[in-house]
Amino acid sequence: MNEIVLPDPPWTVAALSALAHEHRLAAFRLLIEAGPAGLNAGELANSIALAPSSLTFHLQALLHAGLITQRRASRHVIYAADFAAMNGLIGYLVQNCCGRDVGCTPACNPIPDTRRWEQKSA
Amino acid sequence: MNEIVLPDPPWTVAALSALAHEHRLAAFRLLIEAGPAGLNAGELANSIALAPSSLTFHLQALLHAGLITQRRASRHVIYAADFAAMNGLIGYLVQNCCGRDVGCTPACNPIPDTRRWEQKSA
DNA sequence: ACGATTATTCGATAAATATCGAATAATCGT
DNA sequence: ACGATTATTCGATATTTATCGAATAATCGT
Repeated sequence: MNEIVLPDPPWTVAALSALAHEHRLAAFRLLIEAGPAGLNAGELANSIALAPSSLTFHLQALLHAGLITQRRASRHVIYAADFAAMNGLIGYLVQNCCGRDVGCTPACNPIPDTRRWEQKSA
Repeated sequence: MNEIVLPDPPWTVAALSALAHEHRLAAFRLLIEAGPAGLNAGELANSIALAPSSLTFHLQALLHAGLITQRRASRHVIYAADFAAMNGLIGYLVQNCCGRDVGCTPACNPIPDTRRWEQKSA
């Protein structure tokens, strides 16, 4: 079983900042919903009703925090949620910002009923 | 058993913003560590090495988000973490930003081995 | 009541964030 | 190779955030 490596505070601040905005939180939720397949920039801009250049700005923040990934597919650039990273953020919050009697540690996973969350080992 | 009422996105953004800063995250972690007894403004300003007026500024953000409470004790103003609120934030993240296969829902609690977290019913 | 202690409010200022349109880059179809 | 599609970068600008010292408020001891 893999050790769970908790992120450091600077990363945590970056990750929290990345989610701490109406449009970015909306984008991230859409990507979570979309699962590993992800969504392209156009679909996101359309769903959130934001100028393409503004959306790019926000996606950079999520990318920089490592909460989403980016890949190219022909003319499209596809973004997808990084479930392991979100796992790490929640793990940090639970262990550092939630008191000591927590009861359990949740694990994010895109696929129902399949337990295969990898944790990056340092 | 009380229903767990999830916070709405605007509150979530406020709460994430409140935590998304080096000094505020540090302050909040100190308050979590301190438990219900809390810490006064001076102790916090001292620990974080921040001008009193700057600290107040940050505590307002945490207060506004409902993540901490404020009470007066003689000359001191004592701040304490609101565990139920943090519970709500983590609950929101787990349920909305973490995929569907989560496995469990953590519950924040200041006192080890005592299960008495109240949830505000709407 | 008065000086000392503790904390907040108030200005002023510097820095970071968010927004958009126009220009540029990358890729596709044909 | 060329026009069309998709997305990012670049400027410009408005707003918000963060910081601190000085002034104000609240409370304590005596």
